[in-house]
Amino acid sequence: MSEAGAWTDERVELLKKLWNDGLSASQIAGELGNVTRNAVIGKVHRLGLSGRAKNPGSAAPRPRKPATRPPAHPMASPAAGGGGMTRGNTALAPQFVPEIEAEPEAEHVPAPAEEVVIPFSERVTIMDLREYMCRWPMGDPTSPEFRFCGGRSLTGMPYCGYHARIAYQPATDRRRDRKVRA
DNA sequence: CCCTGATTCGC
DNA sequence: GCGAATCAGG
Repeated sequence: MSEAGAWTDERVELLKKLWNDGLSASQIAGELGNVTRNAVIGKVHRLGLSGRAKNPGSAAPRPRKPATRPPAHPMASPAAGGGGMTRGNTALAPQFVPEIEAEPEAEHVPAPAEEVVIPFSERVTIMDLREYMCRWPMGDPTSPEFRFCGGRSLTGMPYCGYHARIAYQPATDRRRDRKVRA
């Protein structure tokens, strides 16, 4: 079977299309799935269609950037408080990217052993609220102690992953049959 | 605070 | 060739 993560013609084609469409590397990576934005960018560069936001006019001053790359990474830093997701400029591995043309098919995962802990400590007021912060109304809006979740809201989502799921409660579970694409 | 692309190096 | 790691900017 085709190895996930292998750049096949289809994937490269989609990559070029999305890139030409103006999609972001992370978006393309998420759409492709099993690939990080670095991989997408790397392939984009390799293909030679990079340099979209480049200025050919001026001689690109490329001073050798001594990218210090320590051979060994101690990586002794535990999960930094906040979010456990490694989303950012670092390597993100979206193993599952449900590209549903609607609400995410969130099943009723009981998760008995899974403790869904929300960083309530991150509760913030409208003053500390940021665009990338989860806006989840807590308490009464008439109360002076009215605060927001303040969690890390996903891109294009006003709520964090946890609250987003709640806000996006599937009206009807459409997990009927499994359509098998020919 | 987060996300963007660009670059370099190890595998 | 691919991907991760890193840099620099927005």
